[in-house]
Amino acid sequence: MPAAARTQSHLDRTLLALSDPTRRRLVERLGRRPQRPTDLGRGLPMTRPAVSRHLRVLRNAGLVEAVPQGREILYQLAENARGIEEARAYFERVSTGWDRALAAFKRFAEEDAR
Amino acid sequence: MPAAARTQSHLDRTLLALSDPTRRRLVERLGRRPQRPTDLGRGLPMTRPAVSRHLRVLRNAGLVEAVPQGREILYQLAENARGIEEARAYFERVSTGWDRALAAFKRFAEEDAR
DNA sequence: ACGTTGCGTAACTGAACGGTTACTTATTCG
DNA sequence: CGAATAAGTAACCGTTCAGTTACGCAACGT
Repeated sequence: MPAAARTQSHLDRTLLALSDPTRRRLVERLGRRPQRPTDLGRGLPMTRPAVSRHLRVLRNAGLVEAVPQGREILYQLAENARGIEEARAYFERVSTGWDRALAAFKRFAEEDAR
Repeated sequence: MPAAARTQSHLDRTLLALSDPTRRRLVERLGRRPQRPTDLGRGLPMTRPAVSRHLRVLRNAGLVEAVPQGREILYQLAENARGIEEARAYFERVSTGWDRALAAFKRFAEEDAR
């Protein structure tokens, strides 16, 4: 069977979007103030269309929103960025679980070697 | 110029690795106990080589490690999973910064409309 | 009205991804 | 020794990704 229709969860899209340093940088810039695509791309080693598509990825992940202002478009951090909260919760859970799990295995291994 | 040699940061690799639900699931299973690739793949809708490559991605991200045991290989959560801690810190920072930024913009907008 | 500006999209390209089947290698066990 | 088992790798295929250049279009400014 040649590849099924991929449905992505909120978390999938968020992590994928932010796995790219360029997009993390865009988010960081938007954290300082809402900005136009042209300004956002300034200094980045790529053309404007490339920036435009990075912004689309962030939009599709629900992380940023575009506010048309006449002929310009202001991008800003999304009001309800659920993905961020989900990701934060996920890593919080994993991080705490990690050490507990490792400790448990180690205890088990020692017991085993005893 | 035909594409430079891409160097990925620790955070890049971690987020990319965990943006895939299958790999998150593998990590979750390893959180319960160390397991062999064959066991890890049980119930997943893919063949064993596919699982093998998912594990390689997780290994390259420094999230899991392989412990050869005779003819088998035990996979387990990595002892020093820096990526997890980095990701946790990142989302912690972003999450707190998010609301502050939004509030600041809103304040600014109101002031502007006044 | 018309040139300019800001932005997105289309079409193309090369690389990476995620899956498959077929194979190779190493270890265990009758 | 030789069959069976566990795991990784190789080669292949279709899709997605990240970049480019070229284009289209709406809104401003003179």
